[in-house]
Amino acid sequence: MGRAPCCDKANVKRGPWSPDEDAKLKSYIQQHGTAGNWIALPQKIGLKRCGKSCRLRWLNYLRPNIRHGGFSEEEDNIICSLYLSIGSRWSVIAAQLPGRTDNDIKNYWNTRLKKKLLGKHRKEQEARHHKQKQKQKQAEEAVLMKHTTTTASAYSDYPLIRMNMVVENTSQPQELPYNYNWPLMPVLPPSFSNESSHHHSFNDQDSIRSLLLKLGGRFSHSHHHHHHHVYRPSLQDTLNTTNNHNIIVPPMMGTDGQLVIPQVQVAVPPQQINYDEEHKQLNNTGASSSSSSSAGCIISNNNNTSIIDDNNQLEMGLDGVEELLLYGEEDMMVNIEKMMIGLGPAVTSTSTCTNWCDSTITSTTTTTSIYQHQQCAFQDHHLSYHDA
DNA sequence: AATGGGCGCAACCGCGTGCCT
DNA sequence: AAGGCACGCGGTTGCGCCCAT
Repeated sequence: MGRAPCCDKANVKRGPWSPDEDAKLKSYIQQHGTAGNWIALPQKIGLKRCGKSCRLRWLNYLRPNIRHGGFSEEEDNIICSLYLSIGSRWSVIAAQLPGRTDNDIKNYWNTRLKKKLLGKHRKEQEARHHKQKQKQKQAEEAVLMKHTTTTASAYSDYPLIRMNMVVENTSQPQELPYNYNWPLMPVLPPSFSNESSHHHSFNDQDSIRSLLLKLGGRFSHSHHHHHHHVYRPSLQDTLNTTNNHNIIVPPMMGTDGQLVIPQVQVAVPPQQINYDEEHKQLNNTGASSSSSSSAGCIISNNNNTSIIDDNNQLEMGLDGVEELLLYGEEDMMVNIEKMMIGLGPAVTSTSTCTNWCDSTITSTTTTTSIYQHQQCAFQDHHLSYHDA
């Protein structure tokens, strides 16, 4: 059975508020307050509105000192930082921006800031791609030279997988000679999270968060307020997991009323966190402490990203891999053609992937997905950012 | 000038939570 | 302790404006 409606929907007005309704509501609340009962309020005033609607109208538009639009760069940075830190908890974020409402911030984020961020990063990405292409070209030339005298077995010190490929735009599997020199790909370690199976798609929010992580949670690099940040997965991430290893670093209010994120560089003894306690902390601080889930953490600065596991045993650079993290699947096209240079016919294939973890052995039709898609669920790990 | 698609934003919906009885 | 109710919140919807064609 569903929940009983909060009001008689047939007899309440919906849609945009008229100036008259605004005036009535504003006048009444300024004189009498809400008396802690929004549901009864519209009847007292003679408004044919749902109490929730009145509340929303007051909170978002009629109450004093509300500002709309004209978000400053600093506000952008705060929103970005907090979004990365605590996720889409707009009310908490709004609490740090005087005069802003959660609804406004949410709309601003969804319609502008997110796009602004992606557009900005895409430009940087293109420049980086250009650079990388040049590097790659040089490397390919070197490999080509080497390949004439070296067989695949010479690379046996590395974990390798063999790829099957098909000729692009053909409908029949391509039979290639048994002794064909298949290109070889290094295999990255398997996913660092035992929960990676829960994250089958690399969604937009993940991508945005990864991007923010890279940018240090800031939209603008001209932000000078915080020099050391610790970013945590969202509370939701935390609640979705049972294997919690904590970083508890609640942002605090500074003497000037600004949000201050404590300087903590590394964590973390494993310990459980109690949700109720966390929730209390959140309410007290106006932001969230949090814990991470699973097996490792990402240490990142502007130039480098590393993963460290719980025992600090594994440490690996992510240079070059970060791209896969920063974009949705559509941007993760790995053009195998590059690796086929010098290896016979014009064999190409493309695949989306976030982890070089497995290979399919059979060639099928047209372009084949060569690698099983398995993403590294980095968002489930400690996300620690050190602003160098 | 007409039109259609995209975008921004105000408002709604429904769920989780806490309080009260 | 349990159920009902209201509040608060995040996600979603839908309308109106703007701009390109």
